[in-house]
Amino acid sequence: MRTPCCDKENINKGAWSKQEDKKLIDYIQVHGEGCWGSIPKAAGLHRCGKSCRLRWLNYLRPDIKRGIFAQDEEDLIIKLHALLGNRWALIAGRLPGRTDNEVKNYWNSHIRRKLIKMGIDPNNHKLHKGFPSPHHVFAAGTSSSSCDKERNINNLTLIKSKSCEEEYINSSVSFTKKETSIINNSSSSLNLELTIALPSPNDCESPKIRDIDIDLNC
DNA sequence: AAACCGTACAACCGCGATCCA
DNA sequence: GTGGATCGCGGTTGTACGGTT
Repeated sequence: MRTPCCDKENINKGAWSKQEDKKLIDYIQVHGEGCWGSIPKAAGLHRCGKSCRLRWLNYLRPDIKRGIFAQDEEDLIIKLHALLGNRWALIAGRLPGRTDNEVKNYWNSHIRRKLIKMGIDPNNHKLHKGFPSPHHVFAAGTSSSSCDKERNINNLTLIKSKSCEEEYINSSVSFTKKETSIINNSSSSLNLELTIALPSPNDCESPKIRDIDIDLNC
């Protein structure tokens, strides 16, 4: 039996008031983040530490970027989700000013629905069988170099060195060793079948490549 | 005008990971 | 090495709000 994170008695729940927000902001501005367990008492809040942490990280932090997601942010979320799955914290880490909660909510309320409408399974990014799609689907893997395995798709280049120890690097997305390890552990062979949207009449130059076949086997 | 429905998003909950005495 | 405390994450829920019937 797990002990509760805080005393349920005398604890506020639900939406935060302006006064509560101010107390938390004032306290953190003076004392900094951390020790969430002791912050409520020290700041004079009738909240549990977890609630304070969440409120600060997802809403009150000064560097949070609020508002609608740009198209390039959405594209990046889709790409990273295809690679990392529901690892929202990792995905959010690639989007400056966005929180994991925000990314997760945006995925569930916008992107997920959008992919389903396009006939793409949002869980595995594969086109549904038999879906009457107006999209081209094609394999876009490039040839491997003699030393490294490499796939380059629309700014998303995955490189794996022989030793399997170097970082993945590309022009817009790079992965730390830890992230690389997560990718490797989640699947030794990712087959990410995405789609390319037909170019619109006024956008015939740069179709968005959406089909990826990534083989991470070393 | 009221009831209903769908969407967006803030917040909560449970659990695994990590820290530390 | 062990167990409790704390942290961080992802899934889920609750609710406000706008649109539709």
